[in-house]
Amino acid sequence: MSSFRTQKMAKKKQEILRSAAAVLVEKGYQGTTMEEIAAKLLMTKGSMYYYFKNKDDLLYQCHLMIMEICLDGIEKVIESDCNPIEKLRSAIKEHILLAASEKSMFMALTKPNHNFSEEQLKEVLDLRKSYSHYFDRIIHEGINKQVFGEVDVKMVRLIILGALNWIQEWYNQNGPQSAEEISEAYADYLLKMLIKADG
Amino acid sequence: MSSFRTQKMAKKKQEILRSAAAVLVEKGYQGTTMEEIAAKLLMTKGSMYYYFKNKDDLLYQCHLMIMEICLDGIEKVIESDCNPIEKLRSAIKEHILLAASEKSMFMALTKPNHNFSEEQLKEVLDLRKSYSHYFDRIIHEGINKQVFGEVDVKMVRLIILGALNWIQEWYNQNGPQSAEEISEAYADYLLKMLIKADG
DNA sequence: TTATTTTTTGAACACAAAGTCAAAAAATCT
DNA sequence: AGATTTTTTGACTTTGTGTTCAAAAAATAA
Repeated sequence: MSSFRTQKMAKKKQEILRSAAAVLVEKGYQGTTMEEIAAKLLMTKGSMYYYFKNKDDLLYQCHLMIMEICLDGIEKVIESDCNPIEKLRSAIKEHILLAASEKSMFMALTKPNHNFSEEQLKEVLDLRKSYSHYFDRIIHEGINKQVFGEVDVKMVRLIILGALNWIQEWYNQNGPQSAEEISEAYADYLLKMLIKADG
Repeated sequence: MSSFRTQKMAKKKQEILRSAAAVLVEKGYQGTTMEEIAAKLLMTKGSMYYYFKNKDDLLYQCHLMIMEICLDGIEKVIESDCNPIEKLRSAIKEHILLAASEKSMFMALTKPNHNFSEEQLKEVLDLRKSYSHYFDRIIHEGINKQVFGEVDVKMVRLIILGALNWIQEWYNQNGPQSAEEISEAYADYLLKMLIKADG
């Protein structure tokens, strides 16, 4: 068992990532200092380097963590045996709810950082691509089953994910609408772009 | 006449702003150095401070410039005497085309910077609010004239602007689709959310 | 308890980038 | 041309922050 020690370390890493992501989202990569991240966890800057090689590494791991959570969510949706309408509705709601509850660490880490190595960048971009593909799959399924019109899948997906991702720019926990309400409305309206308009 | 001198200075300021915005969009506020901005214009860092008080001021002026361009665009649309469908279509297309051609300086300056003073922040936010309101006006008009369904104006506007603003995240001059094509498609699909579905 | 390993600390270093400024250069005016 | 004003320069200062590291503290094992 490689474990008690290792597990404890992993847990601490997670803790750091969560907290770091919150600050990173808020202030951006360059605007966030290692000291700030450390302070929030009542640590000192120095000890961050015990867990992460450097600041870039920290950001990279944040991306991985976030994408993992997103992918888990949509995979569950894909595997369900709802019809495409319900699937897309669920995917949209899931995405919004995640973005709200974990606003801390959501995609707001928009453009992957320039300092990433080739492989790191590729990894993050690949994860995002996977996520997009799941949406495409749902849309395709809907077209094949003739519940959606013959839309341009890529365009529609870009519109949907764009609308969803932009929520982080304005969503506020204490705002007038709950994430639940927002997600309902978004799903309703966005689906209108797709659903075949016949009687 | 306050003029020849002043005018020349103003022109230079514009030149700097345009160039600066390009770099700022590319690398983000914290990621861009004054030296970099200066170098691109074959100037030196020092002389930047002859035109702008400091880096924050530069960013602030960029925001003002961008919003002015956007507002000019949509005001023209509003004043035209097209029907709401055409107006909304135009507004969407205008926004996308602007974002593409002036990708350099578009909204990508997402969240106004933290270092802004109260007044500066308020100013930028107010300009954005004006821009949003114009969209709301078009949507309202469409509802009143019964060409649009009875949608939640704010939600729909958030969806539309979100989808539009997100384009900067992936749009590429050399990509497969031209800005023109993208804007047509976006307008078509987004309008489907609104147009009354009856025969 | 003592020895060993893991984790934290805080000071020190390095370096990049914002901002300053006096003097030089360029432009404009008389 | 010479005088005056505007603009540019580049070296300098200052500050902030990523990173390192040896030593201290804490945790674990014997």
